[in-house]
Amino acid sequence: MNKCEQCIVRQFSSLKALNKEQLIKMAECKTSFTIKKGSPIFEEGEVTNGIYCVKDGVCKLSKLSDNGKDQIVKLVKPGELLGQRSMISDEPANLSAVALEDMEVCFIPKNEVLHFFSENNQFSMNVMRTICDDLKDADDHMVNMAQKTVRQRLVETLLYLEETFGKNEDGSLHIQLSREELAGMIGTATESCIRLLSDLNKSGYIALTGKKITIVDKNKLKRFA
Amino acid sequence: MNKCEQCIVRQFSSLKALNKEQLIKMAECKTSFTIKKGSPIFEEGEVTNGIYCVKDGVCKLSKLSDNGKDQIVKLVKPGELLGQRSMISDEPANLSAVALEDMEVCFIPKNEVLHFFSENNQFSMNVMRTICDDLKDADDHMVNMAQKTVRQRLVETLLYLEETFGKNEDGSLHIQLSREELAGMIGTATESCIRLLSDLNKSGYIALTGKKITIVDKNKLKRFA
DNA sequence: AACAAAATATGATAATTGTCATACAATTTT
DNA sequence: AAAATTGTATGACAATTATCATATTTTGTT
Repeated sequence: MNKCEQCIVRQFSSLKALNKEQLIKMAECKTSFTIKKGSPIFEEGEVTNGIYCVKDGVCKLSKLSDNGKDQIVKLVKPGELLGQRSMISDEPANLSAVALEDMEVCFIPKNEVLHFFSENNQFSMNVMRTICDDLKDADDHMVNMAQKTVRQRLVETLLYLEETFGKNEDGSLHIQLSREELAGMIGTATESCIRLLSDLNKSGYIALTGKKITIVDKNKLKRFA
Repeated sequence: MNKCEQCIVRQFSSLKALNKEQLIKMAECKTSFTIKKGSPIFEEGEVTNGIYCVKDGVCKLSKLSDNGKDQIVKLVKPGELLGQRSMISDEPANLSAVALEDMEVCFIPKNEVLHFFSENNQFSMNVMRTICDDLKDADDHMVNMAQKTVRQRLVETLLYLEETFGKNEDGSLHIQLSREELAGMIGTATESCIRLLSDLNKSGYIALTGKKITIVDKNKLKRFA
């Protein structure tokens, strides 16, 4: 069993407020998982009974809409926690979490986390702030969904993906999303997404090589949106 | 100066966790306001330095989008608190709050609230849970914006308005929103909103008398959406 | 009461977006 | 390696939604 104390990822999450003693305690009760690309960590409606700390790999948080389409609400990076909201509200998960890459995550039981809450005020404030950030993002996201065109949302999503997950050596977006998933992020039909990518490609804003997407001119693309 | 201890509204908000001593302290430092229908409580980008407790009247929380349209993110009822997120994140307001009716609100300075946080764990857990609820609502709302048609969103909004704010004696929706505001809730152009209301009227799902909107058959309307 | 201003309503039209069909390419399975 | 499956791409078309123009009604003001 690895020690949480030495886990680099801890530095980037709310967990950085935990003291040595608490970290040792956490290391004792945590469970480590490996999750294959495409597999769920938990599903909408599931009772999770704890939180997950993402050590490696990216996952999507999504919700199935009545029309049968999966809307991606958020992408979660290493260092972030999963399932905080459900734990605090004491509710089943509102969103499904599915790995976009092979992942390493640690599960920390609810009891333990709530105990840390009560004895470490800084930790609860950190978690609170994270959730507040999520709320702001969700509100902004909502306004974009309601007020912007699919084209604008696609362009902004591409810029976000490059900004957040970086580029490969060849300049293409590092994160690998299927067209269906990209459509699920921007909230449109897969065909519409493909068509608009095609347009952006023909107009020279982006380059498509196989499944790889490369942003040719970031600033031009930004102005275009 | 009114005593917070006797304020009925307190029972419905996170503030119910405060003890007698804290309520007395709060009563000493709070400021009461009357806000006329249409006036702002605070605006997007403003530094608020505290939270507002809504004693009477309903307000809208909205955000101006790049296209010049105001998207309504949430309606806030008596008993709810305003500006919690900004206070915790220590950021300017992300949304504007504008009164939809004449309102009575109390302002409680940030210092005071943060002090209550540190000495009353139940209170901070209450606030945390409220924000978690907001986050869930925002996520769900976002999925609806991305995946549902304007018609579906309109119908669901009408049902929500009746459910949440009730009906007048004549059966019409109690809360008064202009067509522009209703359009701002569902995320569409005012004309589209008016047109769809017209359709629902002609089809007998709702009745329009002046500005008043009456849901004729709730269940039929629900099935229709 | 008369006027001005704002809100609501409707028509005409264009733009956007979704759906269905089908083709093609890539990947996986046998 | 061939077949089957899945993902990507494109065409044709329909449905939805936005925009602009213009009435009509309501509200507020003098």
